[in-house]
Amino acid sequence: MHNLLHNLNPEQLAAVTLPAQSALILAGAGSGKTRVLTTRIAWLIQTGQVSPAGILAVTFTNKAAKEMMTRLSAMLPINTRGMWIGTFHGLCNRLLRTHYRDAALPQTFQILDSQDQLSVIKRLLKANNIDDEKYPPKTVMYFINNAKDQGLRADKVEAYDPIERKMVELYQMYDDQCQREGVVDFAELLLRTFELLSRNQPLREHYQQRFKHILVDEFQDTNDLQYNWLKLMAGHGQSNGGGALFAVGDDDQSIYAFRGANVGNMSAFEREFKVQNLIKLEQNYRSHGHILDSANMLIANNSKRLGKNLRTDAGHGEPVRIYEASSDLAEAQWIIEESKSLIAEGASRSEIAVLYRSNAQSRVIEHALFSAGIPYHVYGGQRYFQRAEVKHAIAYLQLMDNPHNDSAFLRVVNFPTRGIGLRSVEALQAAADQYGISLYAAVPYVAGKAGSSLGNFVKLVEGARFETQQMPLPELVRVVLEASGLLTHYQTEKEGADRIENLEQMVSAATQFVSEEGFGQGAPAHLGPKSLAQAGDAIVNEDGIEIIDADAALPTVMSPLSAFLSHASLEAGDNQATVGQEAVQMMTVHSAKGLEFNNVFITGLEEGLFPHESSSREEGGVEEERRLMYVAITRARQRLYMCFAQTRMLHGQTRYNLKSRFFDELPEESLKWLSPKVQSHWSANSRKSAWDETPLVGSDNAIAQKLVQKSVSTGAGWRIGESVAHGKFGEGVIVNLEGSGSNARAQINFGSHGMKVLDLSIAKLDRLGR
DNA sequence: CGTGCGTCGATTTTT
DNA sequence: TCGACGCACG
Repeated sequence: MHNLLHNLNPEQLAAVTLPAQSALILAGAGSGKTRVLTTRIAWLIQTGQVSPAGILAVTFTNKAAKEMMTRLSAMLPINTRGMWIGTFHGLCNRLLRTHYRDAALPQTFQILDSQDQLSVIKRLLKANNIDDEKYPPKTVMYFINNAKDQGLRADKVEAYDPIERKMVELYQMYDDQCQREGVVDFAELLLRTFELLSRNQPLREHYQQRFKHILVDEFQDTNDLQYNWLKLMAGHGQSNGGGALFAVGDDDQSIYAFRGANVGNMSAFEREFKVQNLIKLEQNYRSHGHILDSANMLIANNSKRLGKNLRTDAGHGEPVRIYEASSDLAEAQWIIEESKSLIAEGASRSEIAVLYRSNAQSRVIEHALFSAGIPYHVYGGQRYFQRAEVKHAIAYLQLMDNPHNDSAFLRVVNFPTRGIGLRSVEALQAAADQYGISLYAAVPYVAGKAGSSLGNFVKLVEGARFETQQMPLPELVRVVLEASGLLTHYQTEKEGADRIENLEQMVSAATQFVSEEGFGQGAPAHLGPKSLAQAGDAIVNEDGIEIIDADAALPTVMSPLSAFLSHASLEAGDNQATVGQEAVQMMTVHSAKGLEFNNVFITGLEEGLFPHESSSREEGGVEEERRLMYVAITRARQRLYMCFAQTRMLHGQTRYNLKSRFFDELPEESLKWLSPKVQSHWSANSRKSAWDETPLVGSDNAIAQKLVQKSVSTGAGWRIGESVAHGKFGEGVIVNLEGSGSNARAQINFGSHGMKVLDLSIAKLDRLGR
């Protein structure tokens, strides 16, 4: 046990060894948060305070859950089975599978990913002749998910206008449709579990008593439903008490409000649980001083913080280097030059990260890296299980497991083509609507030639199911790839080689899944009829209560095939296996959260881009952007670079941006402004002294001076891209010039004051710089 | 039934 | 600018 607590600092130690009460751990970036979480679990078990089965640890991503598992296995000699460590969605899936009957779901319910969900909605709109201009599928989807994330069913959503009323109606229709098909979307997994436990007292109490300790990672990212889910699990407000909720999070790293996360949950938790144990982890083990000072000073500009300041024992380190480029191309070129010298100094390419606010920015940088022959890896590409060919194969498997999944049916009914055209499908849809049944079930009601081709398709699926009944999962997958005609189809396609490779990878994915998830290598992928009949819900009623806990029941209620399909929906897999290569890492700031690198570039630091222009329209938007910047800065261990460009091509138009306001919020003494290679637009603020400290390199300086003087002496010669100052609107950049003489007008971007068109003969403008 | 062209839109993302 | 998607044609 001493080993366990050996290298913890006093705050970490205090957090790890807290009593079994609700606790809030404010864990700054790089403060050893995961270590605290895992060590606490290990400590609780090792000191005999709880058995592994009494632990419930919740994360947002599979990656985080896996990481916790791995670290725990290394710490504890005992088996980690019995502990429930997983994502909200994964844990809900487990509960719903076990208690499917109580949850009013079919045993083989399937999980829709966002793509599937959107297609269900599109289908729904079409089937009901709803104008998708007035009700765009994406908007409807957002409306539905938003309601579910707040824990609201259609009958509880308040509608204030006809559009909203229709949305609510669509929400209800959507839920009905999903119920008919036996499918649930991501939000539904949570809401359904929440409702199940709310309404079923014995079941609820069973799990409340079981989970003595509930630990949550990234608590600042919880939405309302997730928080209520946790409250329910922890038995909040119940006299017989439930588990102790140990919440770990960082309000300064809350960057997911746009998807429903509510930082307010942190203070709500503190208040509602009467949290006595609030511990701040402020010792940072990641970054050098200048980097940390920058992060601290920047984030201090936010109001409504719980309050936290990172400190380090490491020295100041290198200053933060800042570069102003003339264009997005020049910015990319500079990144390449700096990367090259880092690599020359011995830096590993995978320890260089290029971060950007939005994906569109990656193009130019990728291009430059490519031209320079530097290997790179872009995060956030398409995931394995999202690829079209893989989704097709999955759809066949889904139909074998639950033929009423209409999305799966439509995806492959005519793929590869087998003469089932639009008219056949329309006829089928009509029959299905008429009887209120699934497409699959409606096949017998379609007559004629269409009916017979459809009949053959059904036979194909039934045949595959029958044939594979006794097979282990990987073998089943192989048979389905063949029987579906997918392999043959891609063999004839000229660019099908990659796709075939992806399809064949599915067999190994199945093999790996079967061995990792303990479904037994030899077990048939389907359950025999007997085990299906026996498999059951927890038997729960008021008096003779017998609970079948999920641990015991799961293998009997879920076949390897069902489990594999859940896995495919819940874990979309990595994007491309280029991991082995030593490559520069490129990603959005959002996806960099949780990662760290020796060298980090934060790019495109311009008003409108970062902070993003749409953030100024949202309440608290700029503060969220600032937190995003905080996340970006705190990714760096040793060297941090920031850059921005005077001109940038965006959506086919050249934009002239002011440099980001965030530069004004950084400590000057930690920064090193690098010499501009071209005429500067003299950064529209009081950064002059910093320029002076870093004298311009001889010749560049002279050229820059001349250029500026020239533009001044031209008098009327205002220039697009030039920075100006206005008495009322402050600093801005000239974006466009029109007219001439006394009619001359300039369109000027004044950043937070917006875009203005000013008459140059009237407006009083000063050139900035000199 | 597959291809080709025109329109439209365009932060951020996990499950 | 560029890509995804929907519709018209061969």
